[in-house]
Amino acid sequence: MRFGERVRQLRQERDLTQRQLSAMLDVTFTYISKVENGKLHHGDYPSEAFILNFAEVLDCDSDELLLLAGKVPPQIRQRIFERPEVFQLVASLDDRAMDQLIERSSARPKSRSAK
Amino acid sequence: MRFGERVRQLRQERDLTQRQLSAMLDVTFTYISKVENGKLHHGDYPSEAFILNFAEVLDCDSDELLLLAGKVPPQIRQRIFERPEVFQLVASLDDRAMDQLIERSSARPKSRSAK
DNA sequence: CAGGTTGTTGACCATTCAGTGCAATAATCA
DNA sequence: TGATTATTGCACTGAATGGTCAACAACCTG
Repeated sequence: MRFGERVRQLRQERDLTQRQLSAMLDVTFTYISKVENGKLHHGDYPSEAFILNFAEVLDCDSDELLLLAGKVPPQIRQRIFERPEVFQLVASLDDRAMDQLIERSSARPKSRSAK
Repeated sequence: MRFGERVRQLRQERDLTQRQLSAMLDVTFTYISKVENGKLHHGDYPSEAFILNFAEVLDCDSDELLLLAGKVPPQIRQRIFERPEVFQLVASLDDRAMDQLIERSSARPKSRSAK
């Protein structure tokens, strides 16, 4: 699924026209159209600020949209700079090892509730 | 250690003047000076392209420099988009859990040699 | 202390980015 | 049919990015 398609989907699920949505986001409706159709000549995706605002206004998952737009979600980003070695390690894992990681953790209690 | 400090260190270890280095990197020496002193008025750090080139020319670790410059290293970046769930999970771990992750993997054989 | 080498700084400049504004056209629907 | 909605191209703008340039300062070294 492309970013623009997803945006359109989310908008239509809420029964909004591009014009209505554009008003909520404080951009022009032509811009929305271009976003949905991936026709932003220079760049390919709107800014992170736009996406975060969109997700908030439409109450949907910002990470999903950021990822579709080739942007690293802020929480991940932040943690990378706090513990780079961990992410370098994880990035070096092959898919199989990643699967195991997911596996193990879904069996176990969640972290990050405690400090 | 700040980015600029590290750049200066690496340069001096190689007994290069700012002018010599700037010639190798094809930028002006004044720019090198600003980088080392963290005086790049608007932005704070040079571009990713600059850093990658710097690391190659001076044969040093590009990831270290990218991280110091607040930029996500490309390998990590790429893998995030291939397996976002994994990185979302890892980012949600607390430091203790991250330590364990490192622990476990240093005990075990490395992945990512195989496909 | 002259003069070369090296480093620092403020002002400036070109390009890209993120979106606007508008006009013309197309599709949809009632 | 006509009204609403969406698409697209093109020119434009303001802000941020990624540097350069000219001038000056500080540091050797003879």
